Amino acid sequence: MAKKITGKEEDFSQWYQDVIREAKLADHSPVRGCMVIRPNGYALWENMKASLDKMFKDTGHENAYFPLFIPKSFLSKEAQHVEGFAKECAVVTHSRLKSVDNGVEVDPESRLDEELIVRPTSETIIWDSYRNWIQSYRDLPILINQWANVVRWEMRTRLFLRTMEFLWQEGHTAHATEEEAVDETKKMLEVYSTFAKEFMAMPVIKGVKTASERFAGAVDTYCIETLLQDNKALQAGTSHFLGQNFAKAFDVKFQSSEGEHEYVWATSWGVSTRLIGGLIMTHSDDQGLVLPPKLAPNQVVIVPIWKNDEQKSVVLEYGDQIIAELKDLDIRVKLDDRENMSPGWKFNEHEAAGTPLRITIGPRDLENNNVELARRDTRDKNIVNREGIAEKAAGLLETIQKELFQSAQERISDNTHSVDSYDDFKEIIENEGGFVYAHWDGTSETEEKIKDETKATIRCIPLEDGESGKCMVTGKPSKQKVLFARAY
RNA sequence: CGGGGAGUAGCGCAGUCCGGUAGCGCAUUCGCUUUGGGAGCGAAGGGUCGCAGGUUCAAAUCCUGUCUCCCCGACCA
Repeated sequence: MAKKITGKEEDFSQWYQDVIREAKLADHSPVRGCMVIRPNGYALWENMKASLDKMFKDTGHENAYFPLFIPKSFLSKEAQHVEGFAKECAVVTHSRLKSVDNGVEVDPESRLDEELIVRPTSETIIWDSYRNWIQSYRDLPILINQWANVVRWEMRTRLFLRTMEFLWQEGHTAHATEEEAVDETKKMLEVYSTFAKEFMAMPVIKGVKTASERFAGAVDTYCIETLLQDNKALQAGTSHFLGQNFAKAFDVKFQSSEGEHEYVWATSWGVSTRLIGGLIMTHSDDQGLVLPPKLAPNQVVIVPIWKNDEQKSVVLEYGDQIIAELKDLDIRVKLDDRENMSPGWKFNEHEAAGTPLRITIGPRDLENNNVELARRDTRDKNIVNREGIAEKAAGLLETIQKELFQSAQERISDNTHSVDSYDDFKEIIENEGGFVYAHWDGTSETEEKIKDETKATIRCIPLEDGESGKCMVTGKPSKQKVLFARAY
């Protein structure tokens, strides 16, 4: 496996792919830019889904499902929206194939009257439905989430971080008032931030995007940004306040309690399998994947060791007892009793897969009523008494979850800078990378100039208030420092 | 879409310059010995050399076209 510590970008990229391959998370697919998500990767996604889904339900949302195909005319109803997505759409033009000498070809006679777009996001098809669902203020709010796949024809892809097809959830809500929609936007940003920190152990910075980075069709785009181990930033989730843009484009009005006809206010918000890429790049090391216990498909793996059949049966029985105790505390545990595979092999394999905790049991441990406990994150190993093993494991899992966040937080703090001069800014971006706070005059021109000259973009305008000052480039007044970084 | 690299067994690769029987390591199957950090020995199976043309007595190798992947750019809710 490639080492990440060399710091060269090629090596980092190689390391990232090696982690994914050895943890058996995903493979490249035969289709350009797409990926095959393997069971290990999908189990991780399912855990993330389950946790997020609960948070959505707890905040009053329901799941629904809308079509994969969007009529071309729908996409063009909102001007900014179509402009933003037009360059990256998969388009369905025909409905069938026909046999020819060397296989099949597209039947030219099956050309569709109106092309269908494979959804890059579902605002348009959903707002077309909402028009029919909403008449009165009594129909509002509509708080819906959809788990789905979307397709964006990206020029350059990277497993999990940017793929042509990806899995995600997209929330689409409709409200009677602007205030309520803005509150919803901020509430869901908070949900994402909480999920990132508490479940993924991934520190994030909340902020709002500048006009140039805003979602196509949004009034405001809020986001969470994190910093990965190669010191590049990653947009981990977004929550958009859409104003009345989509309501006007799709003519969605409601009658208020005063009897007035008004356009509906909207939000949309989403996170995707990109989060898995962020998770990998936040915690993993040269041994492979490191998973936070709250999301790990297996939180504990038990590796039994035996020399003969007699030992095997007692060791496995010992293992079964421990499993029962762990399961009583709702710990996700697996006994790896595969034959003809050495314990050493299993140790390495489970480390590459990121299982947070390993319990090793062999004849030696049975004799002394012990087990060996090994942490994935620190790779510490300890012999502990078997009594109360489930409580010890549960305690360690909590510790691991907490310490993963702390060490990620420390790494990000160490790589976050604050500068006042453009020279310092360029120096840090070029040589160190990481997050850089700096004053900016609020204009797209300056933002563009900085991007051209340094490849750094404004990741967000942080929600926390900062002190005013002068733009590092133009010297014009700035309300607060904004967050810059080179990003994925 | 531009520049660079690559595509040969399930995975990782050598062979290509200089055309001449399709190779190596890991994995797989069988046998025996093993099992506390990626086990050892012996045997066996597995390939339209990305695809399509061309040159040649003969092509993984040379030529042309094409597809895909990786890296660097450009692009990127």
